[in-house]
Amino acid sequence: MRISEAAARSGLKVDTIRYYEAEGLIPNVTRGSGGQRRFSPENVDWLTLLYWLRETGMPMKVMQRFAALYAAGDATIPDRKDIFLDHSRLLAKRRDDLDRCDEILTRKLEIYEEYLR
Amino acid sequence: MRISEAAARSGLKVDTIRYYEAEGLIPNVTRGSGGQRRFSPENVDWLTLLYWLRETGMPMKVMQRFAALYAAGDATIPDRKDIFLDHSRLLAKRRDDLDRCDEILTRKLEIYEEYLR
DNA sequence: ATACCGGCCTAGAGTAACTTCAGGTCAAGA
DNA sequence: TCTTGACCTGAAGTTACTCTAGGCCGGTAT
Repeated sequence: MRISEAAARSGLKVDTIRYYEAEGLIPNVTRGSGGQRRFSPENVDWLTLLYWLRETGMPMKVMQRFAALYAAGDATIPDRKDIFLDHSRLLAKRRDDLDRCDEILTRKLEIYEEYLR
Repeated sequence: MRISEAAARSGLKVDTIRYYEAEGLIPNVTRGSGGQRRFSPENVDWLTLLYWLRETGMPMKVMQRFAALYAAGDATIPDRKDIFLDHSRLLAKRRDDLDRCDEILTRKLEIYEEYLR
């Protein structure tokens, strides 16, 4: 499929996909006769993964490292596992942050409510 | 207190505080005789709020609007309440995102585990 | 009194991660 | 064949910091 469909399916924007490819974050992207990118379902799965990793705050350098490990073959699976475990810890931290911010907002909203009565 | 202490208490960096002040995000910052910033406990509470809002993804433009509303007095409390309610919805969305990413990571990790057996 | 020096100041350059733009090419339908 | 919407590249612009350079302030040890 072409880039616009890959964008629609993965959640990433067309421009972001091109940018990510230029930065080496997407392996195995082929080109059609006229130089246009062609995306396989596997490419789209990969993009979707990148979308969620980015959405939850993984820095690009880490994604870059992850893509390089993937390209280097199955021997790098333990390293990739470590990246995911680290990110999982980050997710937990972010959940705590959200809860803490929610508390603060709730308190402020109560004060506003009090004031508006 | 001085800026380094305000930074330590709020979670923001010294540079970020100076930047935020230049952008109009921090009301009522006074200066000592030599031009150095002086922060009251109220300033620190405000900085702490900004820290958590930023940490959970509030764009600077919204913080700017919030600061302007605050400076405009109590009549803007309903507007400020709306900003908080909007942000609260954003927090809920982010929690969903985290859960979804966690699922994806868990699935990938299972596949890796399978492979490493 | 003064010399020191870590913390504070500003203006401006640098960075990360996109996003938009300008100018040109491709390809599928009328 | 002609058109027109999607695609291409390289470069400039944006957001939200972050860091650097060069200079000033202020608490304290001599």
